[in-house]
Amino acid sequence: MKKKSVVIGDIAKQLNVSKTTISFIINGKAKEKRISDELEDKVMRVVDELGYVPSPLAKSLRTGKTNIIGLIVEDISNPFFALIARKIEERANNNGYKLFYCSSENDTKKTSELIRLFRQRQLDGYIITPAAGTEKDINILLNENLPVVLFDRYLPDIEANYVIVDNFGSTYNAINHFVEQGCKSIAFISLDSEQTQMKERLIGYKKAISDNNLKHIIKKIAFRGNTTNYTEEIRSFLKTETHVDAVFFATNYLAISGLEAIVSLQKKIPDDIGVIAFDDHDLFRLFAPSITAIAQPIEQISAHLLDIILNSINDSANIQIARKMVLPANLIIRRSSLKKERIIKPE
Amino acid sequence: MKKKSVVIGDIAKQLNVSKTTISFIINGKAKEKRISDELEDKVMRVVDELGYVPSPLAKSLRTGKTNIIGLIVEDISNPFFALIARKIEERANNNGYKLFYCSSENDTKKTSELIRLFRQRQLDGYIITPAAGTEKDINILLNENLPVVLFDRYLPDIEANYVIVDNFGSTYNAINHFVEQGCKSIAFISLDSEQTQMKERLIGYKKAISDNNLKHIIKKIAFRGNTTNYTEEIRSFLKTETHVDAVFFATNYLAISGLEAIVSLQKKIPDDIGVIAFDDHDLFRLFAPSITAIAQPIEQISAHLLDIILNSINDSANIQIARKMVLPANLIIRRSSLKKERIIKPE
DNA sequence: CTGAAAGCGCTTACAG
DNA sequence: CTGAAAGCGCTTACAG
Repeated sequence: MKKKSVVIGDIAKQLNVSKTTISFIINGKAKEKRISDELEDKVMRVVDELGYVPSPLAKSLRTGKTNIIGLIVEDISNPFFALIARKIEERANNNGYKLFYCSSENDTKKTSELIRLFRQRQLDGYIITPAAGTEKDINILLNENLPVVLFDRYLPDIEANYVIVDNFGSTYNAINHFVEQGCKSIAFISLDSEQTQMKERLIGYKKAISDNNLKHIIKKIAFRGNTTNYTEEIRSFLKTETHVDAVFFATNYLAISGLEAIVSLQKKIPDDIGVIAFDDHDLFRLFAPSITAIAQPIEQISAHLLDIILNSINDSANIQIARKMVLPANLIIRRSSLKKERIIKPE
Repeated sequence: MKKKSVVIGDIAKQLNVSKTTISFIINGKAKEKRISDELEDKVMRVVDELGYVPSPLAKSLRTGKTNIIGLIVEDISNPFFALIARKIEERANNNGYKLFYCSSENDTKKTSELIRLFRQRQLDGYIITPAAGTEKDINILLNENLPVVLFDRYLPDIEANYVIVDNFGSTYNAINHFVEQGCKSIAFISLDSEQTQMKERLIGYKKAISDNNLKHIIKKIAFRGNTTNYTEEIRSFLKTETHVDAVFFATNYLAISGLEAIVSLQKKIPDDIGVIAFDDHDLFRLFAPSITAIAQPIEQISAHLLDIILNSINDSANIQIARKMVLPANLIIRRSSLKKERIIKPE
C-alpha cells in the first residue's frame, strides 16, 4: 500500500542523466556547474511532474544540516513561553527554518536529555532557557561551535549568547512606583531560586527598598513546578504579615496563586493591598481591578533570539563572540497599584 | 574543533568485532542472535566507555522509524492547546517517544505544509487539529497506513481516528443552565466557521433554545486569527441587542474579547448579563465575578490521543478501523451565570 | 555464534 | 559540461 516515494535515482534513470547532475540542479548549482539550460529545464520538468522532494533525512546524514532549530522552554503552557515560541516559529518559517519546541520543566536532567536529543538529531541551532546544572551540556554545544542562545535567564559561568530583560531595573521601577503611591510595607514574593532573573528581580527590589528607607519583606517559596498552586503558602504569609500594603509577585504563576490568596482573604485590591506582577497576562487588563504588570517585550525577544541563531549559522567565524542583550521591560500601570487618589497629599 | 562523535565502526575496530554484532547487541538482540554473554559484556563496556550513541538520523534512514510524534495544533499560544501539548509530551516521553509541535494558525496551506514536512521527516505518528481543506493531505497519510488521529474537531468526509468532546451536549446543558437561572434572551457568540466543533456547539444552543420556546440570538464573527481582538464586534453587537440577558461564548478567546466588551459597556455580570465560556481559563475562577465555563477534559483527551497513536504504531493491522471518541465536557458553574438568588421564586 | 556486504537517499571531490 | 564512485552511519538478509 505504502507508495514508495520518488527518489533521485528515479529521475536520473528516466532522463538518463547522472544523479550528480540532478543534485546540482535541484540545489540551484546549475549555473555554477555550467549545466546547459535545456538540461536544467528538462530535469526540472520531470521533478515537478513526479513531485520529487529530496529526503531531508538522507540530506542531513550527508551534510550534517537539518534546517531545524530547537527551542527548549521551561514550560510551554506558561503563556510567556507559548507566545515566545509562536513568534520564533513564525520568523523561523519565514526564513526557511522549522522550529521544534519542547518543555524542560526546569529540570536539569530533562534539559540535558533534550539538548542531547537535539544534538543527535543534528538540529542547526539551540534556543534554551537553561536550568541550573546544565553548564556541561551547553558547553558541549559551545565547544562544537554550534549556534546557541540562552534566554529568560543565563548561566553566569558560561560565555554564551543570551537575550534577557532588565530584571533589575524593571523591578526597581515597579517598587518605586509602589512607593510613589504611598506604600510603606512592600512585600516581594518569589521562588527560592538561584536563577539569574530571580536574583536580579530580588536585587532590584532590595535596592528600591533601601533607597526609600523602607524595610525588606521577602517571602521565598520552594519551587514545586510551574503548574503547581502556591495559593496556600501565599495565603498564610499574607495572613501573618497583616501590615503589608503592597505585594510584588516575581513570576506570572505566583501572581495568579497570589491573586487567589488575596481574594480568599477578602482583601481589597488596591485599597488593602496593592499588586504588581512580573509578566503580563491576557486577562490582567480585564480583572476587576485591572492588574499592574511588568510586560516583557515578547516580539523583540523573539526577534533577537532568532537573529542571533541565524547569524551564527551563516557566519560560524563570528560565533565565538558572545552577544549579550538586555532589553527593557515595560511597567504597565493599571488599577491594582494605584492608591494615590485615596491618599491625602501633604500640602 | 568539532569533535567527531563515536560511530559503530569505532567500536567494531577497537574490539575486532563486526558492526553487525555490535548492532545486534546495541539493539537488544544479543539473546535472539545467540551472541555469547562475554562478547556482549565486552561490547557494552566499550560502548559505555566511549559514550557511543547510535545516530538517530542514520537509523531512521535505514529503518524508516524516527520515534518522534508530530503534533499540529491550531495555536500553541492558546492555553487549551498548550496544555494538551504539555500533557501529550509528558506521556510520549514516558513511552520513549519525542513530541515535536507546531502551530497551523488554522490555515489550510500551513497545515498542508506541516503535514508534508512531518512526513518527509518520517515522523512515526500524527496528531492534528485539522483545518478545513486538508482532507487531501490527511488522506495521503491514511493511504500510507500512517498513524493519524484528529482532535478538537474532525473532517466529516474522512474516515480517521478522532478524539473530541461532546460539543453538542455540553453546550445544550450550559444553555439550559441559563434558562434555569431565569434568562430569557440568551445570545450565542461564535465564529463564522464550518468546523465541526463550532457547528455542534451551535446545534446544542439551538436545540436548548427551541426546547424552551425561546428565541435564537446568534452572532457569528468572521475568523481573523486567534490572537485577534474581537472586542469591537462583540461590543457593538451587545450595544444593539440591549435585551440580551445572557451570553454564551463559543471559544476561549471570544470569551476574553467578550469580557472586555462587557466591562467597557459597564454592564454588570451576572445581573445585567450572564456569561458562560467554552473552555476554561486559569484566571476565570479568580475573576470578579468568577466565570462559568465548559471545561474540556484535557488530561483524558491527551491520554486518548497518545494511546491511539501508540496502538496504531504497534499494531498496524488494526490501523484501518477508525476509533472515534467523544468525551464529556464539564460545566463548571461559577458566579457569572448565577442569577437565581436575585429572582423572586414563585411560591 | 559471527561477519561481509548491500542498501537507505542523498552530496561532492575528483576526473575527464 | 557531465558522470562514476565514495561515503554519511546505520540495519539486516544471507551465508557459513
